[in-house]
Amino acid sequence: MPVKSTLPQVLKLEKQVCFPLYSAANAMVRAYRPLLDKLDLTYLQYLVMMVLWENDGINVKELGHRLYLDSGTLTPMLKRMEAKGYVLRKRGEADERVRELYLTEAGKQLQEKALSIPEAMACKVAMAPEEQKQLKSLCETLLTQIEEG
Amino acid sequence: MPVKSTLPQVLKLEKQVCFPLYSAANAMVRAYRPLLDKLDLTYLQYLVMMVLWENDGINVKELGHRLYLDSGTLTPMLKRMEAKGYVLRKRGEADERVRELYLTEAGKQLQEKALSIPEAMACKVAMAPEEQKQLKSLCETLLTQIEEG
DNA sequence: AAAAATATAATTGCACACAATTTAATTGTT
DNA sequence: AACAATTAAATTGTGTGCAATTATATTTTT
Repeated sequence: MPVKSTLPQVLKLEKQVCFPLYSAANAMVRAYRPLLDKLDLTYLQYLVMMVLWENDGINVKELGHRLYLDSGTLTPMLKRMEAKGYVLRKRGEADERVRELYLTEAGKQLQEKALSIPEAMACKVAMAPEEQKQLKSLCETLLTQIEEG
Repeated sequence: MPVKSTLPQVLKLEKQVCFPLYSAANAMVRAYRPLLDKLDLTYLQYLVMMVLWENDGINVKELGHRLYLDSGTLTPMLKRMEAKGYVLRKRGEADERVRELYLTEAGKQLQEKALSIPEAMACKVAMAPEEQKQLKSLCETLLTQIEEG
């Protein structure tokens, strides 16, 4: 009796973890956009600002290490942030290879405006705090495993 | 006594759910790359193939609906897939606006080679099946909430 | 000290994502 | 039938991500 060839389960979208991860990450960045537009920041730039607010003067290598990104992504983006007047890109005095990143006054002042962002996002994501913690933890586990393995 | 101004907790990277989600998704796509290179596919194209293996002849709108992507992303990518010889892009006969997507023989045959991909990824991600289910479920919840809210 | 090795960014080239707009076809409305 | 409204893709323009390469500075080795 003829058998309709079926797609193996492992190749079905709805069976995979990766697809929801990918879609949720896209949706998350999309949701940030209208909020961050008011600060003239992209989501990536918002991440950079958060790092700099805590570690002003950090260099590109350290920044890349924290964000899991390389200079191919960071350099052009940092130039755009410099053009916006949020960041200064200085050469290291001791070592001319390194590029140090400093907040401008405008960059520092942006922090206050940014305070509204997390709560505005919280409104869009009505997930229970417990679930948020789980999601965070599982993503961190996955990230670690991929980075190491 | 002078107080060192501290970054509010909500603006700290390590407090946020979104950053691990974003980083894990990036890392996941990165991990797929060397595997998918052998099939001459990107991760997005791999997603499209999975949809088509199950639903040959689907149109761009339906595809976009399944993948949460729009024609701005899909159209150029589908042209690349057509150029590779995996997909045919036909106009709908009844409605000339819609673009229907058909697998070529090469596209259909790629399925067999793709069978090794999920298990190769499984080796990179040594997460317990239980955790994978949780992660999947939480991402789906988040996605739904963002899409609706 | 000169040469080789290493380290840090920058550059190049390609493929997404996505908002906004445009084009073309279809449907509905007078 | 003519016109307006709607729909489906395509197009345009910007900003990532990232592999691979290059440029430059520093460190190590000879």
